[in-house]
Amino acid sequence: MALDYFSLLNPSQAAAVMQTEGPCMIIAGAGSGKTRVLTYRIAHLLEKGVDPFNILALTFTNKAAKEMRARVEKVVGPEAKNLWMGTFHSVFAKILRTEADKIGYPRSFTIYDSQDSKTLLGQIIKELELDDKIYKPNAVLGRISDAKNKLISVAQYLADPGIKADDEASMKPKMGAIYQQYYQRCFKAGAMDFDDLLFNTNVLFKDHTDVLNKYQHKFRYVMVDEYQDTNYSQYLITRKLAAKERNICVVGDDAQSIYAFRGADITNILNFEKDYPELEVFKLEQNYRSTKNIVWAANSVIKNNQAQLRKDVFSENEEGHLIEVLKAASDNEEGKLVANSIFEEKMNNHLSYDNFAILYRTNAQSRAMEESLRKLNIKYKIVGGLSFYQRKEIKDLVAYLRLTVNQNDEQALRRVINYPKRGIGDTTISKLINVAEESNHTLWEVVSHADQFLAARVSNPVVGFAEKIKSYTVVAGKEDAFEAAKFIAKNSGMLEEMFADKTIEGLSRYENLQELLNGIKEYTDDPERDDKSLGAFLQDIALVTDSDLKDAAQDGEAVTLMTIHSAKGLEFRNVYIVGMEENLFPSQMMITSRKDLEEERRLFYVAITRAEKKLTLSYATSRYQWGNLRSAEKSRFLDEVDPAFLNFKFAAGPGPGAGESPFQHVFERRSNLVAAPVRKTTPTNYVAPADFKPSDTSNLTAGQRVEHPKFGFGTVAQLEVQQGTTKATIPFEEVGEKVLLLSFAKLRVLG
DNA sequence: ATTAGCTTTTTTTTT
DNA sequence: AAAAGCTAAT
Repeated sequence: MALDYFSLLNPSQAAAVMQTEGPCMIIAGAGSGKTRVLTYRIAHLLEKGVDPFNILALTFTNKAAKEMRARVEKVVGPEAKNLWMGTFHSVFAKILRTEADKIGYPRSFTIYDSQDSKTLLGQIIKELELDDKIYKPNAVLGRISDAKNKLISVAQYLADPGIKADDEASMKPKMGAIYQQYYQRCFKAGAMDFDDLLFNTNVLFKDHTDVLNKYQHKFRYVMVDEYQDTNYSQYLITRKLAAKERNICVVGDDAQSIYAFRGADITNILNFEKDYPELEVFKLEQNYRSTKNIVWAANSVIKNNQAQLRKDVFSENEEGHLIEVLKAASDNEEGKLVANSIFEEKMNNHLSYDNFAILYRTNAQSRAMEESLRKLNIKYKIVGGLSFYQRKEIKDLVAYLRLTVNQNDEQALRRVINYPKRGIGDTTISKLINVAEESNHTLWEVVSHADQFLAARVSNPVVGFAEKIKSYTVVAGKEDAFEAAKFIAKNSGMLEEMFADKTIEGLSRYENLQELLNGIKEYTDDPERDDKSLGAFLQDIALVTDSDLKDAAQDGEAVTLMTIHSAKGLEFRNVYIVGMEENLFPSQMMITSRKDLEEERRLFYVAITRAEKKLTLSYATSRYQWGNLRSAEKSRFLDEVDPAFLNFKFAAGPGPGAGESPFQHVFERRSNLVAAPVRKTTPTNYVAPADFKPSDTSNLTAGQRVEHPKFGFGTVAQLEVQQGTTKATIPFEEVGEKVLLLSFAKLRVLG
């Protein structure tokens, strides 16, 4: 059955779908149905008889890839499984894994995450005896990352007089040396960082034309989504792959380019026209997602940018609501206003919480929102932030798994060599590192022969550790990822240690470990999966981000909280953009150059266009930053929205006017629509006097009257000495009986 | 070798 | 406010 694309798509969409041969570029405005176009374009190719193995589709997130695969599958059936679809990083990691030996890496190479990279850089900076105040790992990694994304090798970096001058000007003359050392150390450890995956793909294609030929032939059709967010390294990979067949189709929107900080280069779109003069360009300008008001507002914002391709995004949808603007006195009140608004909207319009998203510039802003949502018993899920795989206990077990697969993985080795504790101290580890450095061996080689360098007393636990890892490697060679991981978790003593910890955090750590094991089980249970080895699993999770995960683990309807960056490509009926304040959005670090500010504005544009029916913007006039209250000014971006589309809805209560008590927000106004907040902790109306000073309580006796800064007044009922600490039982007049540790509690003795 | 308690620093954004 | 790094005590 042939699909009738012209009834499924509008004329420009259909034209882009029919154009399967030769280079093509689709400039797709926000909400213009570009996923739809890509989906049907692939369907069309398959219908024409193209083998799915010959189609490569590169997307920005794993989630986008998954979603597109699912949509193609709906149209064409199980054939879709065989499409090459994924992020640049995941697709080329897979290819590198097959071709690794050609560029001198082991097939089981490790992928370092940014934390590994930073730790390694910190170690190198220390070893080179450089000042870590000047050479901050974060900044250094950024510089190296920039170089790699521009395909500047270590040799080129060291030879370039311009770069040298730059580094000297920024007081970092040793940058080149660090880059060199970093690259060598990664290579020796059999590890690639995120940028290496792309850099080394370029090296592979440059030095091995036979390999390039193979993939040029394999990927007869190449498609790239979110093309505006590709960097030079990615651009060159796609250009090389498509050089033979020239069937390359890129989709992008310059107005949504928000990853310049990661090396994304808007000139890739301009280069594209130069590389392929026979290029066909399609513009998708009708927005199907949002109301007129939202589209108009978005347009009024983006027109403040100088650098952009001409495009007229329009909507034929209803005009819809005006964009609401909320003003709050503090970040906490902002949270309350937003939570109340969500509750009301849900009730008035019979919506599900799934229809709502709260978007912010920085992850740190989620806290105030979370608290308010919890108080109203509104379920929510956070995308991003501290991801599952960044938790300590997960990283620990993963480090064992990594070490099992690749013993040269230095970062993994250093992480678990003394965890759980086995009596290998810092001194011993330093010695091992020194020996490795001086003898030009890898750390693992030294560790596994520690008895040759160290006294038996110290070397025994080290050698024992090495033997353990070796036995894991044997197990991993025989069993699948799940069986191996289960064995390692038990045998390493991690599981036991977690289980023994009965604190709340300990319990959740144990659960997290179980969850990781369950995840591995799911992985190996997948009947479609051909490679169930531990190595394959590790490769997979190294590139999985939290936003990719959360969707699968969806339980029940919930409000979504995330950064604007993670919201890219998503849509929600009701969207709240919070923290519309100067120095926050736009971020303080982005207001010094026009280029940065324009990227920030595009970010705002992305945020606005996530909304389908209703958009709310909010800001606070004061906010906690690094533990103390700072006053804040409303964002310039608010003034850039045409006021014709705005509805200022300031709180009815007293604003943050002059002379107002700073505690104003403590006495909350209660909306009559909203049930009283559910409190988990003891309500404490008591406010300590400003001159409250804790007394020395070492001579405290029962019967004495005391004052506590939170709980107020009470009389000591009982004192109990336990292992050197003293517990006091005090029935407070306002909040009832509390048991306090004297060493911890701040008490003032009154009599 | 290990831990507890102290001080310092940290915040963009993500593969 | 929280994590990470450092010093001192066990």
